[in-house]
Amino acid sequence: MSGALPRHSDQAPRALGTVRHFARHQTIFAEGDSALHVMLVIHGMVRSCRNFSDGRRFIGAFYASGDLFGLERNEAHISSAEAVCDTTIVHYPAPDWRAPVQDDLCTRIFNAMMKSIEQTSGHAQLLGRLSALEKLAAFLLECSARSKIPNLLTLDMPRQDIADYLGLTVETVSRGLAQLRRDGTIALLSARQLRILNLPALRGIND
Amino acid sequence: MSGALPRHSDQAPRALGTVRHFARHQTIFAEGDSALHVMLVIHGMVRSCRNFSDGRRFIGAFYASGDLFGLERNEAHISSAEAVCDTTIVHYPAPDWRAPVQDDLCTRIFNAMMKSIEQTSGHAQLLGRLSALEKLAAFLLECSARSKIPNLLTLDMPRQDIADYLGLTVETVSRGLAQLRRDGTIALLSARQLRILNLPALRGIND
DNA sequence: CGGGCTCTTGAGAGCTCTCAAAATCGGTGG
DNA sequence: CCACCGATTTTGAGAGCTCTCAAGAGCCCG
Repeated sequence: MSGALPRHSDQAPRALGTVRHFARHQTIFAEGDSALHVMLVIHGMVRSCRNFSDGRRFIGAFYASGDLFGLERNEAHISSAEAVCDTTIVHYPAPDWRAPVQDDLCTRIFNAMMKSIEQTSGHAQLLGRLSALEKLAAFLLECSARSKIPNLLTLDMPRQDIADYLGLTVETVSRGLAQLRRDGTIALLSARQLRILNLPALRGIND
Repeated sequence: MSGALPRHSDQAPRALGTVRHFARHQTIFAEGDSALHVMLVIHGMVRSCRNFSDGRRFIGAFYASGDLFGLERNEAHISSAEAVCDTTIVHYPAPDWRAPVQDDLCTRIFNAMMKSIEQTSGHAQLLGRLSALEKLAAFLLECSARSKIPNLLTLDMPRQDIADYLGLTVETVSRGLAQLRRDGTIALLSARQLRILNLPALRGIND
């Protein structure tokens, strides 16, 4: 771990970092930018957001004075950060996640937590911005990624669980699967087993 | 940090932990249970969920073979975990977050990440299970918690940002605020400033 | 005073939910 | 092996909520 954070950020948050100002609407970092810094809001407000190709936008969080943001597991930022109003932040060099000792306990748990943040954040985007059919497609692709046989899925959970995971009702889940079947995108071997017939089409549902 | 995780969990994940079996539908831990262990799924599937008083349920994640779960910032689990089907897990003693050195870099970042997980997870629940008015009420309470003057809110962001944060449209946000105003729950001093007139009522919208 | 942006309000369409019932599946006992 | 039972899943019809489209009102700034 090569980076450093101040030891007493409440008392002297600016001591070891660089102070920066951003005007209203200014971009602090964009999706894909390398994640070299961890940032602390001193004054103002920051929004963390993702823009989709179809014009939809998703805001994952607002950060106000005292909030830390910009931590990433990988080298690139997964979402952009923009100043909502005139904002002052301090940024510190980001810790290096590819730590010297690969099996270090710290690193191991860090990775589990980072993965959890990414997954939860992705789940929130799904819940906030997708239609029922889009949610279902995303869910099937998620299952597919876990499955050993790529195009053959076994759903361990009942429809009610899928519904509660996607923020839908059982009936809507069922209707969605029926529609995908009618479209020839999937084939239902049984209620809990299905085959993906047209992977590009399934992917295409969410662009 | 008093806990330990195996150094080579892929090769011998059971070495330093305790193996446990759970039958279908069995509860692994419930909301509020003390978070004493970190768990790794060996075989089967686990769902992490919250049950609401009105019968609604929210599933935050499914964990399959190889997934780690049960990490918590505080002493109590924030959601319950249940076996979707017959499942085998290994559990390890949880790291002690109230680490010996309070200002340890590791601990400092852990806390920021844990907070982020909790917030994102709460956001996902909001997006997945609440109606427009409930989302808006939750958002105002969130802002209120940040505000210095408890009942007087200044919204730094435009309606579009609120909409993109809550998974709604600008119009629905506007209509929601209008409804709260009609109900006498809030008063709009200007578009960006409002006063909470009836805090219990605002809280009551989400039980 | 004018122009652009933000916010509000209205009307209608569309999507998802609710309620209800039929169909299918899985397990159990005869 | 078959019949039965409960749980799960599917399907249908209608209601309700949120979105879309459109227009008007309010506000800031030049």
